[in-house]
Amino acid sequence: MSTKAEENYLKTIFKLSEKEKDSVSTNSISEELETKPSSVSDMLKKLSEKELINYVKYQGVSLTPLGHRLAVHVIRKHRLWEVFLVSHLNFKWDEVHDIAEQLEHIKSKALVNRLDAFLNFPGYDPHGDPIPNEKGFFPKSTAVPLNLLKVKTKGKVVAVERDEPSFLNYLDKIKVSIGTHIEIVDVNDFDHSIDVKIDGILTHISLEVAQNILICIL
Amino acid sequence: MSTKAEENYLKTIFKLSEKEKDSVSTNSISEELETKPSSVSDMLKKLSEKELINYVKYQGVSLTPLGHRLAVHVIRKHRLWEVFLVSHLNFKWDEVHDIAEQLEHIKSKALVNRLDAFLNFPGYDPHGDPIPNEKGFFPKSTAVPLNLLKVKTKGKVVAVERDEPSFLNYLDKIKVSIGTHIEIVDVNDFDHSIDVKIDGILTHISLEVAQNILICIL
DNA sequence: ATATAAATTTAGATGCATCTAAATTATAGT
DNA sequence: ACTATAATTTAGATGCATCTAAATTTATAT
Repeated sequence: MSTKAEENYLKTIFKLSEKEKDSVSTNSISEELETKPSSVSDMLKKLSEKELINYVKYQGVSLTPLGHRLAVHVIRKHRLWEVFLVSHLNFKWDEVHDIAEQLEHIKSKALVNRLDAFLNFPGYDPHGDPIPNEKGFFPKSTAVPLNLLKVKTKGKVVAVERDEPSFLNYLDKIKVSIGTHIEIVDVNDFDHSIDVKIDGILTHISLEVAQNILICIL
Repeated sequence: MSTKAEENYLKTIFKLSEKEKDSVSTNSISEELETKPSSVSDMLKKLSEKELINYVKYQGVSLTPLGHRLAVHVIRKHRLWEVFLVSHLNFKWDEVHDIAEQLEHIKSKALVNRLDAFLNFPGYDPHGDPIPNEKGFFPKSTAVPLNLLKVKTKGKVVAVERDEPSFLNYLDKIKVSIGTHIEIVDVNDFDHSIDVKIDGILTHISLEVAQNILICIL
């Protein structure tokens, strides 16, 4: 059984693996977790003994298949809870991270999967990050920014790429949320603004806004 | 800020305070938490320093107003999460206890209160236990243990006092759940077992079971 | 009232996750 | 290739929550 600290390390190593090609350094982990490098060394030794990471002293680390599975599962939980908080408890983007950091460590396979079903198997969290399914597979990102779509295209909002309350409040105002159906009605060549139908209502939005709304084409 | 262990101790002291009149003993806490009495002593010293309990060596403990508030708040979270698990994620009433034991330690005032609102401010959890409101007040109920009722009395199950799956599964088997109508048909003076009509069906139950079913007389 | 048993506390240890300070290894510049 | 610097690890300490074993206090029974 994994502890909270172990899970946070694995999650961090997973995240840094995307940027740091081959292996992740002790220092970058310590920065990300706001902890001392010496503490990281201690933990890496422990994770290595548990066969969750490949660790050669002074050479950095990478996740083993087992560690990868665990990291992805924690990320899955984090993102599912964020969806729940935003879509059912009316939290805003900037309020959910810290709470999800706690909820992601709750241990219950049944809970995660029922939550997933309750939320209708969402593909993305409120910040636009993809949510892996029970098997650990991420949805392949067929999502496209709204501004790239052609006239008459219909799609569904799957994520938004900005977190500022000002942006999210504006989306609320024009009735855009995760799952909202949108159809491109017209594109203005001059300023690249767009006329869209949002749940049937004609609305005019700027390029800046359109760029930050991710759409899954239907 | 309180730790998980501290919260569990406070919750336990709160629970035992209902049975043990004035003060709660070290041994009873250690039994309830399945930990050693010496560990309890350590923790009591700590809780006392934090002014969460009144503690005089060798004399047992009681909650201070501050400790009481904290205990009630943890209980509130536990029971609200149980409602969520049963009413929205389709868990059965015997499956939710362990998960709620984890969820009750999530720290976020906003989360609890929004969950409460989302659930429509429920007064009772799936086992019929009262849920305190944000101020810490419990809904008052006039429930009586089934074993104290006289022959021919009719009532409705409003709560059960145990949450082990073995007990709850047995209740499922004899078709007892919250809201079930029960009539006392006969009381056996020898072993204090009872013949009851449960939704019209004659059933025989032990004293032990009857003691843990709370009835509102009709 | 006093011995014995029961309950409780203290002393000292362990594992976890962290820290600081010191030692070691890798790297980069000349 | 050599040295200064940066990155990393080790050694030793702390706080938390627990344990076992031993000491102490309270309760009980004759």
